[in-house]
Amino acid sequence: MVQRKSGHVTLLDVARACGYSVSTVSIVLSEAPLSQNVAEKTRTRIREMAKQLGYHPDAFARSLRRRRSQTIGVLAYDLSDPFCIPIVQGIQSGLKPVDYLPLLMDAQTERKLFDNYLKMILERRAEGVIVIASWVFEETNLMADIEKNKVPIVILGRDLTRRKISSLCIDNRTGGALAMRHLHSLGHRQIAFIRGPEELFDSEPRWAGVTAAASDAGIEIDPRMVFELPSLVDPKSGFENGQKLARQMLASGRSFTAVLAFDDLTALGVVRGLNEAGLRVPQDCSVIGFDDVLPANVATPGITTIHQPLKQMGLLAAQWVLQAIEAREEAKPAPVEFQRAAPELVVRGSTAALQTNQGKRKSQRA
Amino acid sequence: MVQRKSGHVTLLDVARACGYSVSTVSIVLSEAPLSQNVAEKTRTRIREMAKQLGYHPDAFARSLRRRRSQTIGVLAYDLSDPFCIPIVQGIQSGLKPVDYLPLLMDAQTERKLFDNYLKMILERRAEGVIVIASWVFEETNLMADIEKNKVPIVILGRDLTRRKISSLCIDNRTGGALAMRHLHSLGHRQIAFIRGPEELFDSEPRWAGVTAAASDAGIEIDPRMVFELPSLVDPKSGFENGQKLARQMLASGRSFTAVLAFDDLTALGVVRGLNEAGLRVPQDCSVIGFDDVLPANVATPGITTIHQPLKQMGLLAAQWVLQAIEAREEAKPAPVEFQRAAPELVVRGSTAALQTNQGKRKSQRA
DNA sequence: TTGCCTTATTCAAACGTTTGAACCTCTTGA
DNA sequence: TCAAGAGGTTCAAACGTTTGAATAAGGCAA
Repeated sequence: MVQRKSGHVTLLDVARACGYSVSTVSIVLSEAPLSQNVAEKTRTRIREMAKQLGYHPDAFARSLRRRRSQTIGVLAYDLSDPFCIPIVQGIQSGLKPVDYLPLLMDAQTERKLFDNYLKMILERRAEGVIVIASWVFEETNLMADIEKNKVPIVILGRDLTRRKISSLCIDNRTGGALAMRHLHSLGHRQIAFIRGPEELFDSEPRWAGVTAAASDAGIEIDPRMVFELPSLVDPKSGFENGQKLARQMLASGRSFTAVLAFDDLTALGVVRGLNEAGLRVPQDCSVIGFDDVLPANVATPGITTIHQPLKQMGLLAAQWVLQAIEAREEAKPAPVEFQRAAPELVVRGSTAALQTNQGKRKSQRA
Repeated sequence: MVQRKSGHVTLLDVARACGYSVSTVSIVLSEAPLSQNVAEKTRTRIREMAKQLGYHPDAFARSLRRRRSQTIGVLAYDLSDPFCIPIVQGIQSGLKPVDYLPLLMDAQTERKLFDNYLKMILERRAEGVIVIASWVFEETNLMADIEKNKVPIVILGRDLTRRKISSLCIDNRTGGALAMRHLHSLGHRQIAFIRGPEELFDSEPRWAGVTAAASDAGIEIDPRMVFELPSLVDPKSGFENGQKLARQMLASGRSFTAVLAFDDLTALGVVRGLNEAGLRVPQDCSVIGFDDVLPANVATPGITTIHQPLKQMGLLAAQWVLQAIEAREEAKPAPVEFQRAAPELVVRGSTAALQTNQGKRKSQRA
């Protein structure tokens, strides 16, 4: 075999090897319309030679010439958060049928990395961008560049419609209310709460849902039983903070029969914290989470939680972005989409009906 | 602003906008050595105009010309397995300092997707490939193409040195032995085992470690207490199978005081299965896992497990691949690397010393 | 004046594709 | 015999960069 300067086999190599021109080979291998006119014999000859040499078309050259990258940038705030994974899967499933490649990037909750990757997405000429935002997502001038270059974008986990950006997030209000109503229906009246961190988009509406449902049910929330997560840095810190806050709850000496946590990892932390103090979930205290991520499902008892249809949300985001690309193709204006996905209560083992002696026992221990 | 046919701003646009040639603009913006010769005034002028127009160099054109993609393909067998995430993070941290972009792909345990992505990695001219293999990884002719095109490759999770491919995996034998010895040191003698599925590379050496340590300790393994996972399709099935097998163990009527599970998710499934039958972990039965993934850490009790240094392994894989690229650059042969990473016992709450009445109580219940 | 060195900029070719247009060589119908 | 058409293949330009070589304008020594 000829020693190539670049390690890769090119069209020219194949052409020389079987005595045709580059054009013919290209036409055959890319299955262009013109390839009907190419003699059957030639076609098979070229194909065989290509396979034998291990030829693979150069995506760079092809994209450059075709002016299409067949790529969607997918920027996740933190892949180590189990929350992101089903979304990514959903996106993948939306992209596969149309043969778009997701360019998956993990910002690891670092603002600088986030910017960096956004730049790369632009440089790699992604035809669209999906951002899994949740936290760590402020306006950057990169975002302006994305718009300047007319790259369709969809934000997952935040409402940015006021910026005219298609967005998709969970209906936090309803979700919060669902969680609250579930505890209420089990008979719980003395409930401790852990709110999300202030800078997180989800925190406020979710809390609003909780308080609304509480007042509907005639429960008054003791502000001394409302705790707030400090700003999170990574998924595991949610667990640790839940654990710490559970200790604080117990140390406060006030009695409670249930804990409504901001998300699943916090809930898992609470369970741990309660257990360390000898309290069992759900017998001594019920705990409810939010998100329905894998660890909540495989822990024992399973964490009762508010399910987010993450896969479907990812799929929808992918469809929106594809649809926006198509619109741009036809020089039509792409609509700004928005949807609040419907949350669902998933009852598992971490919540149970209030026992008559439960409140007392708790205050004794504390 | 001019209406561009392609949505993207090019060097030519910038050049026209500030009255210089494409070359000058390129030299300035790419900070080529020649840019020292360019007048200070010109440079700032060009830079400002570029920023104002939102110019970003076209990675395709650049890579085509430079004959470098600055890209490493990272092919994971299944991103939804929490096992993969730390590895990916490690890879990322190894690639960031040298400004290589990881092209992250998720095969979702589908053989066809795997092949497809491998092809794409080739087409995108990744300068190297890292495969997170574990299961679902058979020789494909794509692999041959990768070698034909001289793309350096590193396999994580399998030993492929006989194929002359750099590989990196955990020392399963030692890990299995560690787990066994831990249970033994706690006084457990009646142990149930769950082996990994046959087609998984890790299964056999891990089991070998277990049996070796058992015979060293003078424990005889009751073959009727040895169960085997069916072939897994996704991480959650590990949990479900663990749960099922725990039921089988109990149904068998034989007594056991501890379960050594193949991995963490299986262990979590066992815990659930035992709990359903009214058995508490660790008081009535100890359970140990393997891998140390997130769910094992945040469950309560935390799962005692064998930690794999996944981050470091990812980092090392990245370094190997970079080093192989460098070697190829200098036309030197790249060495075939191999390493078995050292596992570590992490003791958490799911294992405890044998209680005197424990074995009896178990058999009473069953 | 010539020759040479700096400084500042541009030319033009190349990277590997794709594709509209052009080119051959037959065959066919008039 | 010629024109027209069909079948099979190739030309050459273009995509947006980078970069070695060339150019131009000035300064300066001989």
